[in-house]
Amino acid sequence: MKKLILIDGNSIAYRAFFALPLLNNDKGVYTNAVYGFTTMLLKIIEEEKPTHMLVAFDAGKTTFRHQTYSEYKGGRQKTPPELSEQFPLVRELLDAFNIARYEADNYEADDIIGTLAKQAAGKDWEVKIFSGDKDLLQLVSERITVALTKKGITQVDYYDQALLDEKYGITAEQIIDMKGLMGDSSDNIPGVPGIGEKTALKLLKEFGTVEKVLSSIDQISGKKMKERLEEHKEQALMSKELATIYTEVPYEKELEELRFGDYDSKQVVALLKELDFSSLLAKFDYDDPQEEEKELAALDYETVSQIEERHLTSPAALIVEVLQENYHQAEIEGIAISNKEGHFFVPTEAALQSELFRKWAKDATAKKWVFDAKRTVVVLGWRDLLLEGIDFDVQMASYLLDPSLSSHEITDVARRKGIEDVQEDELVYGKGAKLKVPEQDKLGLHLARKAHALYQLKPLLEEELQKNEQEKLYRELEMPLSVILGHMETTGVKVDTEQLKAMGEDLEGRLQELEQTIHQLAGVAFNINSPKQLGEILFEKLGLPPIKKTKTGYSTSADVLEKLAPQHEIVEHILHYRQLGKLSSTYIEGLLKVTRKETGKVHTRFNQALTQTGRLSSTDPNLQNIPIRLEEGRKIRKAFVPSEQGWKIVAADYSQIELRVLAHISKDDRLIEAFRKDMDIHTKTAMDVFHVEKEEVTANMRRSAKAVNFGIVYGISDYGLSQSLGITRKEAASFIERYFASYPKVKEYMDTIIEEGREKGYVSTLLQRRRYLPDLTSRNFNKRSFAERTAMNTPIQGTAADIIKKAMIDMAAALDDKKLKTRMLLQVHDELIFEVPEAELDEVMKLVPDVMEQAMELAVPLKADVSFGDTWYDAK
DNA sequence: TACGACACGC
DNA sequence: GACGTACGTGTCGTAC
Repeated sequence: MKKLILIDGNSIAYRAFFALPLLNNDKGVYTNAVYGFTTMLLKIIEEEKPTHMLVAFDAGKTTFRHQTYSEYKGGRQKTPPELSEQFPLVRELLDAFNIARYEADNYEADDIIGTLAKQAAGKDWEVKIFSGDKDLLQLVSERITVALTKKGITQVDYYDQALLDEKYGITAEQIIDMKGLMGDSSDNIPGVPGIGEKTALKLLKEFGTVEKVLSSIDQISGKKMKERLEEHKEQALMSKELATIYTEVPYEKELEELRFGDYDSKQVVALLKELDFSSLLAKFDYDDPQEEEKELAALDYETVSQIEERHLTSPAALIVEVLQENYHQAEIEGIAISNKEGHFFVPTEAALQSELFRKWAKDATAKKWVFDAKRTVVVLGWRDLLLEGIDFDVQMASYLLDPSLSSHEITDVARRKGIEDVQEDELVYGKGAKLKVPEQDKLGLHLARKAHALYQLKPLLEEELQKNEQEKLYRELEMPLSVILGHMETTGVKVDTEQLKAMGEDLEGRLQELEQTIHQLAGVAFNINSPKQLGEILFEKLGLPPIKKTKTGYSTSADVLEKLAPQHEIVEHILHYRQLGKLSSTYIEGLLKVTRKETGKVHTRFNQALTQTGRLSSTDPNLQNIPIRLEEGRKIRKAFVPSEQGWKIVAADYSQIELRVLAHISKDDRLIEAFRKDMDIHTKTAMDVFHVEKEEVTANMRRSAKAVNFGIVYGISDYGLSQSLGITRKEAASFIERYFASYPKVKEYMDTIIEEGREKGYVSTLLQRRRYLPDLTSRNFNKRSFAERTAMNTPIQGTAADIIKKAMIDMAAALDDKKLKTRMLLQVHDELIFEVPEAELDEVMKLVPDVMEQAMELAVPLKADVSFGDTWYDAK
């Protein structure tokens, strides 16, 4: 059956505008009404699956109703300009969806809707009307439902005849009579003064219509009421007329032309992106077949079988295509170069076996522009091809310009710069199990397009970096670091797999015992790893009190279990089972899975363009979260060993780097003094916060002080602090207050940085790394608070990240300078790990902390502790 | 295949 | 006064 959806455009846009905070996109255009409208539209499309659709708008200021009553809609607030400017966007949106829209001089949206609804219902179509205006209820019939917004924008009540009867006890036709009696202040329809909804309904239930009410005035009880009705007879009749929707609006086209569904989703996607509606984009079905078919502009490119000088100019954009996410020892699918001479696709072997190409690659003066320098260097490195002269990395630039962007993929970076003619990798290669390389001309074209995009993007991004004063951060920190990280990854870390296996077997045995004990105590066998089953056992079978709930059921997290431990013996065994299970699956089996058989090494990948703060992350395996806190887990570190006989592992970590950074940025005298004297900072904080002498600081006071310091560094809230200390939120808040009282300039810094962030839209680190925080002006308390904590925290954590990155560059240079064989292996946020030949041990043990401490000059000294051992475990 | 719960590090 | 609270990655179970 055909289903027509009619939307009251003005009404929904108004609703959305007032229901949502005044959002704007990155171009400063207000978008809250369009956003709400779009949300509603997507919901309607998804839930109603309409075959036909139309959105009606009010046209001009005057309509035929003004002839009846010149004061019609008088006294209305002017439409706020922030809303009016959004109407063209709403129209654009509808055009992108190819949804019919209509407005007619002299008529209101209601009249258009009424007209079309009647026509469609007459043809037995199903009709649904969406609006916020109760007037439309008069249209309700067997075929016509009216969806009225109630709360927010997407919550609606669907009025059919039954609901109308239930809510008002009158029929659809009587809605106009009701308006005639009670009026409508929003449309300035007078009605009868003194009669409101209650009285109007009572009268109508008794007499049926306005006319009948008026002709039966003498039967009405109440002197006042009689008088009023008598006096405002005319006005009541006129009001009824005004409220009556006119259903004969001239509409030339056929209903059939309102057909919905034939739209170009590319256009919709483009518009949603332009509006910054990324959350809606996710909901919108991308895999629309029409999208994939879209033809890109043609690109002239050459497939090269023999490399010549003209292909290898400087500068040139270079694509080395690898499909595997993990690029270590990965296949190269093809190579593309774009330069002033043109665009070239070079089959992998044709390039790698070319002497000319190899020479060009290692020529540091031949400038290469790439996408993901580290990936490119490492991939070629595994093929014994040295790549030097990397002059620009588009991915890195995009990341530095705005780390919050969800994608720094070449296609997305290009699109943001208005370059549309690059295909998504996923469209070319497919994904998951269906991933495959297309025939050569398709591949060649795709890679040539990417290279071409790179070539165009470089100057655009470079200019932006300069504008942001991030050129130095980019050229002197991140770019040199990416090459160093590439070397570290390629070097890899040796793993003692025998040791791991032995630990694994031991763990397996103990896990089995624990499992038995737990099943016995539960009285039934179940999967301990399943939070669902575990919850049922603990909270239903054993009757323990559920402390916390999750979306899906009872929470069984460690902090909950710890509280339950005294009540039942089983709980401690479960905690122990979890602990060992984690070690076994993640750290033993997980690590063994990614250890290369031939070399016994793991090659992690550091993601240098991901975190919002400037830290690195590590994957496959993640070597930044190897256990240390509990002895049991810490033993895993015994499996990380030097890759050569007689070498040692050296580990050096910064002591309190974030708090030192805080002392530097805030210039707080007490904090600076504490670090200059190299005091135990948590004890010092306890002394200051609790106003006691050093000797009087109890273990508990120090623990609290440590948690507060932790909170300052990680930007947690009073709630977070209360959780970590097991105290109330009030107490936590008062702790924080006392901290600020002790370190007034820290407080000052916190206030200033929020203010600065609000004004500029972003906060920065010492080396000009940026983080944009639009939510600092959010009206949503949560969002705003979170943004404020982020504003306070990011410059601290980010500057610490800047410092260790700088230390890594200096360290690599020092090792090179001194011709040392020592290799830098890992970075764990405030820590660097090396493998060192015995003969270099003494020198390196001094060099590493020296270099780390000199990496940057702050108002307080930096301090690094260093240690060595036969394994990572022993380097403590 | 996608997502939530959980747990590890800084 | 409510809101739902550091950032990452990996594993498992469970739903689709």
